[in-house]
Amino acid sequence: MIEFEELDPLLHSQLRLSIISLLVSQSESDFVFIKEKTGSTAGNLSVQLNKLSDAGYITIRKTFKNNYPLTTCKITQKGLKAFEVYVTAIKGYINPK
Amino acid sequence: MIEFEELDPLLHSQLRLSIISLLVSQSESDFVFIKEKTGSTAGNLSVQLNKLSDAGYITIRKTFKNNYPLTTCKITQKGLKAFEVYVTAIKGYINPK
DNA sequence: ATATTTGGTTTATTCTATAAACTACTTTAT
DNA sequence: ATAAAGTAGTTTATAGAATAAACCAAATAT
Repeated sequence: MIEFEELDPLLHSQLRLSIISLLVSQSESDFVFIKEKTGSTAGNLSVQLNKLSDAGYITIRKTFKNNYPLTTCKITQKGLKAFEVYVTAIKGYINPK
Repeated sequence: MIEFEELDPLLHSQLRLSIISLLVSQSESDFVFIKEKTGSTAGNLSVQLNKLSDAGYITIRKTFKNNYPLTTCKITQKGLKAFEVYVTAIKGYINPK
């Protein structure tokens, strides 16, 4: 039998995992904040945020602040659950029996 | 400042991480055993084993057993170290502050 | 006015992962 | 002895993901 649980491909990506990890503790964060904390480029971040949004793992709200566009991201219940499942799964890889 | 450490791309792959995780506890394992435990296809396994070998994370020995080819894999010191570094890094993602 | 900066998105390219096809040989059945 | 099926892999072709580069729209600074 197979020893290793599937790792949700949506979360098993350095950038997307960073984003979700951030949103787990920060709950609501804006584009620029996430960009700085993750060290990603804006282009890549834009793409990956939309993937997480398409999957229903986060919600994206677009507003304006001081005349500038402001993109705010928030983790959903689904995203939180998926993160928990991922964490449980990867522990099976990094704590070998 | 950036919050997340780089995840070694060689180890941040479901199959390659499974392989290394296996070899950490099993030390020496043959192709078929790894194939079964990881649930991978032979083709994919062949490719990923060579990548790990090229990186010096494992050694691959080719012999014969009962007339059949036998491919045996073993983790190196370098591979072990890389795994430890990876484990430390990913913990920064899955245990959010 | 025009150059630069902010806050992004879209597009094009490179890199990865995977399956499918293939190689080489062995065993078993006829 | 030959054909069919099985073992143990490798190579190749393709689909998907990650990334950088180019672009857009508006705001601010010179």
